[in-house]
Amino acid sequence: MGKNTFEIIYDIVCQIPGGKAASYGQVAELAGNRRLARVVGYALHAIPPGSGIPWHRVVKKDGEVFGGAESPGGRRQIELLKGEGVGFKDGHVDMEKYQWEKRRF
DNA sequence: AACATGACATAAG
DNA sequence: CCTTATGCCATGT
Repeated sequence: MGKNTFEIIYDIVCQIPGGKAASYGQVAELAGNRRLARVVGYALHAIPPGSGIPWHRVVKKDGEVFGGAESPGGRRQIELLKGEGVGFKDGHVDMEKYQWEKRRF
């Protein structure tokens, strides 16, 4: 079965381990095209509730959460991430320490 | 089919 | 710090 772009994106997002965060661009690059960052955002937006996809582990390159730290969605995302042990700095994910780095064995 | 929009990234000014 | 412009894909109108 040929996977469409969304399927590939979801597959990658599901590989992000708890306690880590990946950027949209990073997911896009793993999906095969770094310019898919915007599509990644759209894909996450299209995720149906209760799908089990860890959408909260995807943030902007500089660690900013969906809608900003002060938005309702952003606060919820921050709460989820903090619950997994992700560290924050000035309302942003501390990407220096918590950005996901996919390992190749 | 055409056009606009969107949970982004990058380059340029 | 800001705004524009371009690239990519799926959706809505």
